Amino acid sequence: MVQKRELIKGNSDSLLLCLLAQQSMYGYQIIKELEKRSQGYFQFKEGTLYPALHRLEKAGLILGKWQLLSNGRPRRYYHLTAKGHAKLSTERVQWQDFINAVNLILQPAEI
Amino acid sequence: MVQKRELIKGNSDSLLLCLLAQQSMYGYQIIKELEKRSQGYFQFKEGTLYPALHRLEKAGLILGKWQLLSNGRPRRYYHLTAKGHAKLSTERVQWQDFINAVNLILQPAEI
DNA sequence: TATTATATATAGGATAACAAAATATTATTT
DNA sequence: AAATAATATTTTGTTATCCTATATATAATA
Repeated sequence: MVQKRELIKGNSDSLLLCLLAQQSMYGYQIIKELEKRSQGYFQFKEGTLYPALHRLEKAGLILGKWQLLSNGRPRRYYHLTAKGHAKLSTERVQWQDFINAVNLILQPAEI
Repeated sequence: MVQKRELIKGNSDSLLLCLLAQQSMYGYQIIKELEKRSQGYFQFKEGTLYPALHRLEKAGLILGKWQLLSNGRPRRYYHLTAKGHAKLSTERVQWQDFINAVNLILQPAEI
């Protein structure tokens, strides 16, 4: 699978919202889940993920809550807000529209 | 059609290479063609297109040649180089891989 | 005459991705 | 016991690229 980093730009927020819509997760878990579910394609860096989470939280799309593990170690679990759910619906449509538009260029319809 | 500007990031070069692979074009024509072929979705701004063309030319992927119209007005026509053709092939594969990876997240397989 | 369409170029600002390092705890290996 | 790897979050600095806006200039149209 050939990777191209630039393609992720503008899509990472949608991916995060989608993951958190299915299940509350913490940062490190998100990185591992994205890698696993995409069969190794997505390998989010810390410098990408954590600022993105803070951005989404600031925008009110997700909400993070510290939770203490039994060993005393803290984790920050994020879950989607109602606003986040609404945003995700919009982004799914936008993603499909975008793919359609790109495909019109990359694979022009032949007669 | 709902637009989301960030999605274009990292994809504009592929679109340009693809267009020029089919036909040599000049900047203004490219803007109009992208809009037409994508049914209005892509509306490249000058500040996006011309720097992109210069970037691609500097990278040896396209080559521009000034042509004087009968009215004395100059236009810069770009065509794809051999290196550009090779790059386009790679980018087509990368684009498909990327879509597949995103879809694995956005539309997880149900049993 | 004024506006719109055609045609290219570039400066400046914003966003977001990456690399890398800092910090700290737990688990595993040597 | 010591070293390393894995877990977990944060932040700083760099880079790329997309947009806004402006500048310039000619041709066509109202």
